Amino acid sequence: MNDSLSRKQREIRQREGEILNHAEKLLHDHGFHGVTMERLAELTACSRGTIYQHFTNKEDLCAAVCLDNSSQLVELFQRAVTFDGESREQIVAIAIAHWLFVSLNPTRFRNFQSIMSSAFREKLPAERETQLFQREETLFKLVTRPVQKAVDDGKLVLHQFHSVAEVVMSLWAHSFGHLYLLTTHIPFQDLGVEAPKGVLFKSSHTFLDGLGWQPLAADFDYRSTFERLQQELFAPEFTALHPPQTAQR
Amino acid sequence: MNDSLSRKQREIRQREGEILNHAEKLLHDHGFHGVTMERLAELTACSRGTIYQHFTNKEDLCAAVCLDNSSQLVELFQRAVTFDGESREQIVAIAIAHWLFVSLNPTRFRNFQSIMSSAFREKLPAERETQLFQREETLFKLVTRPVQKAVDDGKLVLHQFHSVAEVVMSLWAHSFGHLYLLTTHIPFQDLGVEAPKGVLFKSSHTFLDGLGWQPLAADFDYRSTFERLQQELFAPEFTALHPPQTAQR
DNA sequence: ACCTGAACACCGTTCAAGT
DNA sequence: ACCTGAACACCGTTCAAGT
Repeated sequence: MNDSLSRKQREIRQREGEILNHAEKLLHDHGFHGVTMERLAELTACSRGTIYQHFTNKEDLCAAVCLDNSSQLVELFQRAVTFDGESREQIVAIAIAHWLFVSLNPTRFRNFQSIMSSAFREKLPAERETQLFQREETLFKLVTRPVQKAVDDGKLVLHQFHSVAEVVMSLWAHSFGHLYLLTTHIPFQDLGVEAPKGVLFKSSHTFLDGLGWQPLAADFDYRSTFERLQQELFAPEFTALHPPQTAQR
Repeated sequence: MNDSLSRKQREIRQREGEILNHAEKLLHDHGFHGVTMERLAELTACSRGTIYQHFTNKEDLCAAVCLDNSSQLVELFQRAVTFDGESREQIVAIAIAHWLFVSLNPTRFRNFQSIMSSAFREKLPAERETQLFQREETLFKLVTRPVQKAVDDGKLVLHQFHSVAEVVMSLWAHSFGHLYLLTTHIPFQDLGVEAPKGVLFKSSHTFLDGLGWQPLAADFDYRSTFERLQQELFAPEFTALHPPQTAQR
């Protein structure tokens, strides 16, 4: 009896997972507009009504998908802060983690912005809203760590900024702005920017130098930091991004 | 005969303006979802079919509205570059112009992002796409001016950056990132940022210091630059943002 | 207790019929 | 030559009927 009940519950859980998987695929391939209850019901082999037993509406469903997707970003950030080196190198690692995530998942990054619009968030149930906030908080706290470490170690002195949180917000805004513009279809090449992708890193170090975060770009070999990240910490992701030529002889 | 023809044409032009005005109001008050052909036809006192003689689809119409809205931003940027002072002060003026625009029109700013999504832009006719690009280019070129001036005057030396365009892209990304995060509903206060609005300016000067753009923040009274902008160049906008108390005695 | 899918409401777009 | 609005296609959401 109890067994049968929990079996039922397991079935329901599993179906929720299937709905999410199929919805993720639809959202990724065809965008929000392409996520149709009819298609989804067909793919999941259930009725449209059943989907509403798992999610209060289409927005809730898509937010759940985006939340799932963002766990990869959390994992990348977690890995970044384990980097064995200067606090400033760890911040660079986070910036590269962010950049890698967006480069590997440009569509997912854009979809995440859709659910951040107020039209979207207004329709979300309170519970999902809370989950989104917690995800933002998790990411924010992960970036906080190297900044706090730098302040504790005297590598970073807060002159104009009042708190560590303000610095984190600035770093976030800076990276996000670049990644947003890059995933936009604005033709920066036509505007005279030869290598738009490369600007983020130069820009990051410019900002970190402006903060006076030691060691400054001129006093340290951050190029080798990048290479270590590429070959060690984020090797799988870099490989996925630039698959090596096969069968070279 | 000719008169009657041109009268008809004038009527058509005027109707296009009315459609745009009503669409702007609907878009602003209720978002993309709230712009309904039925409501719009009713407000404009024409049929739904007629709207399609002016705009190829709903996306085209909304893009036209956003394009209209963005001309205020162009005007603010134009005013900013007339600021009589250091090139770095002009850049600060542009940043404040951008901030003013978003503060005065948060909803319009968000709507503009909707039309930047690829799902949206795919549906735009080539002609509108071109107009959008030209608008982006206009803004980009306006920011270029003070940067070029600084390079010519020796106030800014491009070390890591290869071109003026790269600097402009960085500045844009930086401001945009901050303004985006501010118009999001992320509760930065809860994350420990006491005054989220104030971070953009500190962050801007940090970046400009990192660039080595003379005069550095420590060597110049940029607070009085801000006050001059507030009381002179952008007085009307600042007043609109913070209406003075009426009838104080 | 859970699932189904017909039914409803709503909306973007088209086009035959009208002027 | 221009305008109209009925008609169509499509989709999110609900709920009475079924198991």
